[in-house]
Amino acid sequence: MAQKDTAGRILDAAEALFSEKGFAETSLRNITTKAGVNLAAVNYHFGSKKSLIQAVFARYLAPFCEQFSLQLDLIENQQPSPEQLLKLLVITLTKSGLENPEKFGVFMRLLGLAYSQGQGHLRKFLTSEYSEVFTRYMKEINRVTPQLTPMERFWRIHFMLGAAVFTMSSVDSLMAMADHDLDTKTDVKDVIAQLMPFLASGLMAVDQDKTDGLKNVE
Amino acid sequence: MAQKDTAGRILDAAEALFSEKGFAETSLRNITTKAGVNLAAVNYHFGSKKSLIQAVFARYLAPFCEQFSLQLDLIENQQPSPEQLLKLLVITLTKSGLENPEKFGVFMRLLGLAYSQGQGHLRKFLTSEYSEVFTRYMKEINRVTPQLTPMERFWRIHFMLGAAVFTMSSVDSLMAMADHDLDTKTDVKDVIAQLMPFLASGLMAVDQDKTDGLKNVE
DNA sequence: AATCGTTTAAAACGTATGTTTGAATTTCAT
DNA sequence: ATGAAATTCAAACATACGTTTTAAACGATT
Repeated sequence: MAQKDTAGRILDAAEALFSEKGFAETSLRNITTKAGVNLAAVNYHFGSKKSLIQAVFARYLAPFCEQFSLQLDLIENQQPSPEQLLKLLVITLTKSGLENPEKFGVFMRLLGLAYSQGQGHLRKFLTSEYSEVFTRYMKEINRVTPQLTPMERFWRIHFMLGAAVFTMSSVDSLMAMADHDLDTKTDVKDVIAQLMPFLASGLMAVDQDKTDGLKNVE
Repeated sequence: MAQKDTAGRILDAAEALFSEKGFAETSLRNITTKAGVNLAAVNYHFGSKKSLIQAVFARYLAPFCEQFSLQLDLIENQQPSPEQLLKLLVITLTKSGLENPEKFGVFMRLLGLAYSQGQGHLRKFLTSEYSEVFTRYMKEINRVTPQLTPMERFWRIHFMLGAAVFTMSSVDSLMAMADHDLDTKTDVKDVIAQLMPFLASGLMAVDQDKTDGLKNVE
């Protein structure tokens, strides 16, 4: 167990270092040293650094998408609430190799990096490989928010994504901050429990400016 | 006007390239070429690449903090609503060299990068230089959300920050996406108009699980 | 046991980076 | 106009990077 094959050890080391320092800041020498393998092994097993980055994502996303697709099948003929729809995502995440809270933080940090320092190749890779499941989930979101305009829905989805990714990217340091300032013992589950009502409320928010017109009618 | 001094031209080029490609991915040769100055000029005027990064932030943050501090003075003895408190932030941003929507996006992208690929030096620089104003704003948030526990408040602040920074970091590409998919003509002001009710609603959300206990009493 | 494809190893390659140097040039008060 | 200070410039420096190469070690098949 402690002695995985070379490729696996490289992936482990790479994902840890990437999530700590970013892609460009992590050298192949960093990775191979941490993995205890030869420098050339990366290029031998993965071809290039870019492909290694994609492989790190694929190892997370492949099982996740599989699980998520299954979960989406289950609710297709049901009437879930927004909260349930969010919970579905979280549950799937924890059911596809991310049950470990530490791994969860790592994955979210990688996701944040993919957005912020998203070199073209990563974005193309992600959208081309995993857009189908995302589209299906969006359909479900549409169903539970019929009162929203398409524009409102579009932006609120991305606000939610931002709140989740951004927070979970640095969930470790934020938890440490919270525990220090508030004298608590926070856990990733607690953060998610805080996040869900925030997201649900934001998604369902009633825009005051939009409904102001009614005042004149009354 | 087109002929600023060398240091200014470097800052202009650096901030544009940083926000496009990130810090590590932008070389001094990229910057000096774009600025039309000699390579050594960066080290002459700023000392190092790290110091240049900090200088790019300082040029935005110095006027912002000044304005923001003034605005905070004005409401100190008032009873603003959460929406007004958010609006205060936005107004200050647009009153301190960020009235240009393009610049606004650049600044938010830099802020996002500072978090995601936040090399230690940047984080230390930002928190040490500009923590005072942030603390004052937090005090105001406390005042308008007395019903929240400190833990709820802490996390919701960061959720809001995440939604704002993450979305505004890639506001250009998101707007393009929205305009393409929904056949609209979105503008940064529109996005902010969408963002504010989302954030306000999330901040004030009532946690269902928390109030469930009351059901048993009734 | 010999052979073949697969994997690891050490070293070197070419390139790009941040930084420094020292001379040339400009700036500007005297 | 002059001389000192500030700035610009081309060139080189040392270092780190991703990648390639070549040979050695390994493992399964015959």
